[in-house]
Amino acid sequence: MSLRVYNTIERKKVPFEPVKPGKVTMYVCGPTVYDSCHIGHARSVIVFDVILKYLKATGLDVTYVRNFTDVDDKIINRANQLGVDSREVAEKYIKEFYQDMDALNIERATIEPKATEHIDKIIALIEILLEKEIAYRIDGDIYYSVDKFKDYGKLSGRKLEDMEAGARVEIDERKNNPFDFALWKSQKPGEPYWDSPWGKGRPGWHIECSAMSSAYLGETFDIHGGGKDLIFPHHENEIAQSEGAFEKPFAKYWVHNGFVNINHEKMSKSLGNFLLIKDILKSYHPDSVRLFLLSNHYRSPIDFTDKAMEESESALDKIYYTAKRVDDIADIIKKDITHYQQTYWEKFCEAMDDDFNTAKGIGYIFDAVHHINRLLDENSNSDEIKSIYADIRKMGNVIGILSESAETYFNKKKTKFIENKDVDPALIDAMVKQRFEARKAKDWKKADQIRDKLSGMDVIIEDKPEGSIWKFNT
RNA sequence: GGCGGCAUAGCCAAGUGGUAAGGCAACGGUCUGCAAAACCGUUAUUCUCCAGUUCAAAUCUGGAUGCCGCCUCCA
Repeated sequence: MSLRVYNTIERKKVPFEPVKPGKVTMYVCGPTVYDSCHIGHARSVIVFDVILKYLKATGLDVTYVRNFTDVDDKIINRANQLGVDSREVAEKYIKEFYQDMDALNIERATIEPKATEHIDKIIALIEILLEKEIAYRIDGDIYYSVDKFKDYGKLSGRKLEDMEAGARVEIDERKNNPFDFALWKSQKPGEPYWDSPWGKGRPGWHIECSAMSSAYLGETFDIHGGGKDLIFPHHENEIAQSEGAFEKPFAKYWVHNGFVNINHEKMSKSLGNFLLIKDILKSYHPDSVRLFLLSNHYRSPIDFTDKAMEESESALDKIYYTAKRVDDIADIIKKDITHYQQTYWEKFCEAMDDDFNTAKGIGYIFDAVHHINRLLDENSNSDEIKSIYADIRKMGNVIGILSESAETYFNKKKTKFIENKDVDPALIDAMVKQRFEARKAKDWKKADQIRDKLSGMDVIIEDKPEGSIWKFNT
């Protein structure tokens, strides 16, 4: 088993060999906390959550750092709009981030540092860059001089000359090069500030990640991740800062996830089509959000539509149904596995080893589900069922589905439907019971009448030897 | 202007040289009083088009067409 990862900086899949065998250090750019999280944030966080879970499942010891950018123009603007302190804004949205991400079954990172709590580290790093004359000072501002870093552009594959032709950059006459970026910004009235050797001010956007990654993971670490949009300028600038200061390779593997479109359109502020996680979770189960987002390769774009989400819900039902079938057979649940085969798990790992091919991996979950259903239908060897079921749970854990018991899952679904449609479950139960009696008396006409009535209420009946169960047609 | 990506069934989608995973939907069959669920089977002789390399191409090369992203804050 050997993991291969697409490395943005090499533009190809390469064998994954961590700096220290058996240990993985991973830094992922977290949110700027000035607004609620949308489905795009969810994709990024889920993708790296699955990478984390998979690496851990294969026995690697992962140190995972995901930061919060809690000081930034956007936060300050928001605070000014609302007439509150920028710290309040940051705190509010950090809290929301956790609510959304906990709901999505996202594991906490090992370390979740905030920029404002690492100002000393940031200042120390800027001082190194000043000392090396890679950075320069204009009054209270410090800029990074991109001309001093010969590899500038190596991640995003662009050359400074080419970009100048594009000329979509605001010209600041004070800068040596239009692409020079701020490491430290002097305080403007009403802005939060920290004391520094250059006066009161605050850090630029990129410097915090260089400072915090080196503080927690060292000057060289394994995986650096984030959304594709961060490749330029954010990650390019991080490389310039860290490699400029430490003269050591920065991140070994650059992993970037693709975007989420909404109904074939780019999600953007101007279109006003941002879908918030908390709103999506009102309509869809967190597991189906994960299943949906992971059913495409993480580097490809994915199109969020209600139709696609409904299909994911159906697909998820299928998995939970099978889980329920197994859970309902006490003989199987109690029994120990005598021959654990891990066939599906091994296939799943093969898929995941190929640049985290979750879509392919999910295919094996369905293969396993299918296999179990067949065995259950045939009433055959419970040991094999249990073995495959163990694989399903293992694969599900990595994907982050089957987060609750099948019973809870279906009960929750019912509850949600009852709330939305305002129906009386006691009435349904009574009707189902009535119908069951009618069937016992072989009064098929009455039984069918009741079923038709229930069907009109979007209730579907499943007759089992021990009684009838019902569910909503969602 | 510069850089990059994508095009696979009705829809979503995996597949980067060896003869098209999986999901959703649909249609037959088994089961069932009838259903539902599950199972069995069917649904792309073919992967946008053209040319080339090869014993062999959805996969590699060249070209055409179409769609999209980044270069400005964005996951």
